[in-house]
Amino acid sequence: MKTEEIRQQFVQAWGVLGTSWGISRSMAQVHALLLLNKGEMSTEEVMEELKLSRGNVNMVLRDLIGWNLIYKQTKPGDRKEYFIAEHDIWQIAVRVVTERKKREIMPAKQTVKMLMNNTSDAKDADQLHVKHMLSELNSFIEQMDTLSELLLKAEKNALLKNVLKLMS
Amino acid sequence: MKTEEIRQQFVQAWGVLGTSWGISRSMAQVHALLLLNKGEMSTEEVMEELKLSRGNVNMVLRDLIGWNLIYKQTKPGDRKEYFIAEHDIWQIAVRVVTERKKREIMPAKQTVKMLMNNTSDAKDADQLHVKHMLSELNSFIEQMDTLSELLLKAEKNALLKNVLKLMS
DNA sequence: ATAAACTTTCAAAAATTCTTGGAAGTTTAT
DNA sequence: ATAAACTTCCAAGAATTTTTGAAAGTTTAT
Repeated sequence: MKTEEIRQQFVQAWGVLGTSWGISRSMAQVHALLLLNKGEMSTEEVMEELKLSRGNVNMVLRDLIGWNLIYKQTKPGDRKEYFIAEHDIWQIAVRVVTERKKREIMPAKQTVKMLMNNTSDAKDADQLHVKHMLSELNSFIEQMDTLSELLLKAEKNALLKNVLKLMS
Repeated sequence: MKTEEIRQQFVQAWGVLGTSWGISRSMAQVHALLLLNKGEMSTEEVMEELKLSRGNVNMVLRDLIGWNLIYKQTKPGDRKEYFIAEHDIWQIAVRVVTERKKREIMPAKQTVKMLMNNTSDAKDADQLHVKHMLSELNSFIEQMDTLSELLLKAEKNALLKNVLKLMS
């Protein structure tokens, strides 16, 4: 199989996976392309390789920078900006988790907490059930939050070791 | 705050969260509604409560059954079908993880494995880098797979206990 | 066999999300 | 100050996903 084919299939697969995780297809594709590229690429090169418009690539690159998944680079004597991916998969995971937590988990957590406060005076069976579900949900979110903190703080190898220990 | 308001806000919040996790808004809303309902509901009641069409609600209820998040129930002497949610948050999480793993992780895993096989004869620097990234990704997926197995097998309390122990 | 009660299907419409490309904005060099 | 080289913005268009609702399909009772 040629490198080019591999690259295409990988970009494609990453794109599919991305869309089911709330990441736009082109963001995932650009990310995949940069991941498989050891060095840096310019906006133009990305446009060319994936046949996307300048505006789109620009937007997507900014997003990826916002997620800390790629870095800007400059070359001396060249005014153009170049981009290079974070290649450490563990770091990638940490950043994705951090970002999603910030964007989705925290707001949900807040909403649940707020609703709980407004249910403290529950009386009838229905209200009690709602209260119960909110409290269950809240403690579940806390647990997941704790777990994600653990993941974020754990060293790459320490985590694996601990997981394996737990499974014994 | 009235129960009705709480319900609405919760349904709304759950809907938003759902869409960013690849679950359709109405699926998430119907799920939220059933979660807050201690008892069972008919298609009609769901339609009424959320102002959704019969077809949509029917489809969504079947999906939720497919995810094992709700159960069908029948009442003696009544031909209609009723639906009741799984109310144990831990079980809900287990089922969501199981389902997403089946639908998304496994195919990705397979693709990466396949691409790895086709890169075994890498020669130049580019090819070697692609090979390296695929292998890193593969081992990361394995680790996450292991972790998800752990989550799925762990008892509710045992998990929390272990997590806390790890964090000390 | 027929009707009534309920469920499922599916093609069209609506809503949402993503992409484009030209125009406006910046920065740097001269 | 001007031009050249890039980057960013954004409104319109394209693509995708979700929802609708009427029609077809099932099941049960009589």
